[in-house]
Amino acid sequence: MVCKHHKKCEEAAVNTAEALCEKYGHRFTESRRQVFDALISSHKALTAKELMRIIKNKQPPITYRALEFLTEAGLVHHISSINAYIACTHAHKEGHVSEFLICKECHDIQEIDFSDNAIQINKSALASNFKPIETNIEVIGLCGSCQ
Amino acid sequence: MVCKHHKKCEEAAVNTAEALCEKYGHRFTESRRQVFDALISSHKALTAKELMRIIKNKQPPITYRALEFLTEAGLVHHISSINAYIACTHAHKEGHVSEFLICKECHDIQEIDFSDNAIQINKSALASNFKPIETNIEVIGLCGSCQ
DNA sequence: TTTGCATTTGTTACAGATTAACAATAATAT
DNA sequence: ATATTATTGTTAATCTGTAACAAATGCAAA
Repeated sequence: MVCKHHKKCEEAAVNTAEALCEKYGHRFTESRRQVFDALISSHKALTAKELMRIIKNKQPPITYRALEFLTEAGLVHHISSINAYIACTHAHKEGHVSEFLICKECHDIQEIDFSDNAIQINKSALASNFKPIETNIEVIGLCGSCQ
Repeated sequence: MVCKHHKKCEEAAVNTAEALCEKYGHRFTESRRQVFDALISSHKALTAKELMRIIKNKQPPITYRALEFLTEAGLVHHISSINAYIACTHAHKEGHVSEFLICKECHDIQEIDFSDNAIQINKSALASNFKPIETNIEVIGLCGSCQ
């Protein structure tokens, strides 16, 4: 879990990311690091546009490539309901399922580990002879402060 | 439940849609019907672009307006992971939660009623002091035929 | 019936989001 | 060194969605 406002946690996340990349023979390059840093330190979901403004970049393809890379590596999640990206705040484990609580008002996002409950979802899927690869649970609503 | 390849089921769905519209003082107009028909009879999720090609329309605003209308009426779901639209194959009831199984290969989509199991999701949300309004469950994977 | 109001459509043009394509560069292994 | 793969830089295209406003339609009250 990345703690808010704690530089050390951000560094730890970056280290994890680096290790993960190396393991699969990929590089945690400058542009990828920039995007990841921006997401980690913002503590919220950012659109591609916001990201480009933060990292002062420039041409869309670079940002989208980095996002694709980070997403596939499981370091970043794409919140499709609001078309934004957020750094994964859980150690990435196989078959990990997250539930995202997206506040309609302030756009703050909480990520909850739903892995233990995901059985229900997969069971429904398997009953339909469907093999799940990635599961997205996105709940739109109101956070504590905005109710 | 709309049965595949059965004209009667399609008609029934249209009737339901008409009734629902009338109930709220809205009109099931030609362009709305065209979009709904296209979705109902395709038996899969279509992007706005595909829809426009099918209904030979023309100007985007008309299609997007119809989609917005149908979505708000609960007759159509927006599958945000793949940015496509699909006719709802369950009678729309209050607090209804659907689980979508989206095949990575053929883009075929199954809609499963998840309402009874949604409690877990809401419980997690409420434990975080979050008030859920709308829940999207989208599972990407491989359907029976594509495995 | 006709006047007024709300809803829906038609149309043009624009803005925003994402990707294709390809050349150039950098890292790695043989 | 050289072949190979991964990554970047760059331009431009395509895809997606909306703003704005005029015209038409349906409906209800006077």
